Amino acid sequence: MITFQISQPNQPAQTVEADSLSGMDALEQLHVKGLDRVVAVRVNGQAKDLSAAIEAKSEVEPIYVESEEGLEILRHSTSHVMAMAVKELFPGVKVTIGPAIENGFYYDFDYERPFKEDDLPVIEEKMNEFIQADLPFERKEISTQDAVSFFQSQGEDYKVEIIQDLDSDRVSLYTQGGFTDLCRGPHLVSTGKIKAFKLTHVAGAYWRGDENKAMLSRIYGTAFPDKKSLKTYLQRLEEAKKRDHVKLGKQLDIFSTHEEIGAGMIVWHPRGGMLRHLLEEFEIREHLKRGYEIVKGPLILKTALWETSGHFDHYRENMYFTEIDNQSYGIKPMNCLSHMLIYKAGLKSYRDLPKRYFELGLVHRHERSGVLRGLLRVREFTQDDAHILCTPGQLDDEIKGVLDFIKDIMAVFQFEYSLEISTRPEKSIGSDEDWERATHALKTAMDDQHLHYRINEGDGAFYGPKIDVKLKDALDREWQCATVQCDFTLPERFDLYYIDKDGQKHRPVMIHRVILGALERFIGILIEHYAGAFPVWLSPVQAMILTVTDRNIPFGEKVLKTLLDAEIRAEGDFRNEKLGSKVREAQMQKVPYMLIIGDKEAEQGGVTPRLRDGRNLPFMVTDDFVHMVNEECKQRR
RNA sequence: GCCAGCGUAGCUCAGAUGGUAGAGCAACUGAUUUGUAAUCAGUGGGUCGGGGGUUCGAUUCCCUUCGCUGGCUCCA
Repeated sequence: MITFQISQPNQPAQTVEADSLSGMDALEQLHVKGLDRVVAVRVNGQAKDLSAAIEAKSEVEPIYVESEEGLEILRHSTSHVMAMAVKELFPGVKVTIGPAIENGFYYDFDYERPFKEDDLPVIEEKMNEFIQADLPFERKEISTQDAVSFFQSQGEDYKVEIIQDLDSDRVSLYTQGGFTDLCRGPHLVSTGKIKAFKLTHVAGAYWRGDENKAMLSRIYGTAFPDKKSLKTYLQRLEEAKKRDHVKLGKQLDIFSTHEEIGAGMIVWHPRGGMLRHLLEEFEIREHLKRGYEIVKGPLILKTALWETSGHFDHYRENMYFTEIDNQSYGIKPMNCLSHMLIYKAGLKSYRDLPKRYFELGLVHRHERSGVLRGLLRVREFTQDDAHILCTPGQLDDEIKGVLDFIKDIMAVFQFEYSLEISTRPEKSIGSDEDWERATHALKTAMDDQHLHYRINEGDGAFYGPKIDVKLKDALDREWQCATVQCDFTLPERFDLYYIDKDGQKHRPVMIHRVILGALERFIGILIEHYAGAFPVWLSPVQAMILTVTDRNIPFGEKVLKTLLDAEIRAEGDFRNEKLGSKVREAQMQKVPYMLIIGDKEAEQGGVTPRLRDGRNLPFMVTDDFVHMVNEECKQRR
């Protein structure tokens, strides 16, 4: 008999006499509520199986299935059940890894053929059998050696490889029914605890993400505490798909792509052209306010210059080249080169710095065909790019200035964003000290502003580390938009200098940065963010004038002229159609204001605006409407 | 690039175990003069993504090519 001292966090301990106590026993003894929703237990800070024996002095805490951690356990267990089903249905399949991920789980398999969507229902059915059988998940710890020979005997080469890469003497195995998997756990008590799951899609995935290694077949799925929340999730996914910018881009006549033109190249229709124009105009103003100067460089530059910069050695596979008069030229994938030459064009004094060169620069990058998608990843795009050349002493302030700039702009669009620092990649140039200095400068700037950020090892640009700002699309996938990159190398390679107070030449530091990033990508995210219903200041068409009958056309035209003269983006729908039909079309085009013009409005010399949400504003004279829209634009609403 | 799925009228989608295709909306024409998410009627419209092969015959089967979508280290 052992005397157990068990407690919940911040609660008095309770004494229990028993031979042994599992996590579940402890929770029961402590009268924890909702035990049927508990999937695991945190014992002295560590997540454990409910069946795990606890120590004599333990602080226990239930992990509920609906918590983030609980869902992870549920989904991870479901992935094991899926692996079990797949092994049973497809003899000879080898299992690899199957973690829980955000919103679900996956499991990667190596099989003689890739899995297809058609296989999913069959696998689901088999999984249901195992769930119905309510098989317990049993944990066993064995030596690494034994685990290796066990998985070798099973022909599970990938598991063997995983174990051999672990530097630990013992590993844990989980068995449910006849299926044993290497796993850290914890897991559900039994398969019967899985109440709602769905296999969603299949995909290819390289073993360990390395394209030189085997192509595996991945099955994605998700699981929820109950059928209702699974359904809600799937419905939300469907809703999100309606916001897809490719779909809305077509519906709202914003852009198109063409097989005849080529992959990753965007054609902007009038509405999209206006959207770009509005963003560009906005950006130019914001940059001028902050002391940037507008510059412009050519699209193609001699290959020799790309050799100087290091792009030819480190970025060549992403570049397009052409030949003119027997000379090789590279189409620019970045805008920095001409900015370097602009700097060099005149002698610079420390009094001139910082120089902030801004360019809405068109670049071309050869992205691999498989990664292209809508506006979010393309081969030709315009960056709101700038290069800041400053003294080393000005670096911190300049980085802070850029971070503030980003904050201000994101606030205009009401975007939430996450930050990442990417460090030195394998293929890179520059000295260790410079990389260290640059990384330190970026981190310090973020720390000073108390910004949270993740670290993305080895994902920096070849010339320097960077801060990446990521925005989410409708399906919660993250895309890099703004970025701030520190660069000590290019100023060196181009032999940039300024004359300091001491009369000597000194090397400036360079910051590469974009705020929106690529206009294409940003607009893609914007469309999804607003579900196509842009705020008034960004709407390609701000007001649609709808006449009730042909009698009202002359006045409608007068209103249209007034609005156009006042620089409001207005269009008239004077067709011989019923009002309801015109309203419907304007509504589907998500025009912020529909101006209804019937006999009443014509007589009184004004308009009755209808909003996108279906509400009507009271009748107002045209000038008041103009004033209202101008105010909204000024406030960027 | 690799794996899977997809590509039929301007758009959204049907369809045939191989016998050259349909609907709704849009467009056009006419009627209607209309008050807040679709007025009615009629007409035209497609080398079924491109190329090649099998076949008496292919949009349907096979190969190839182009394009689109999802995914390709959230690590037992």
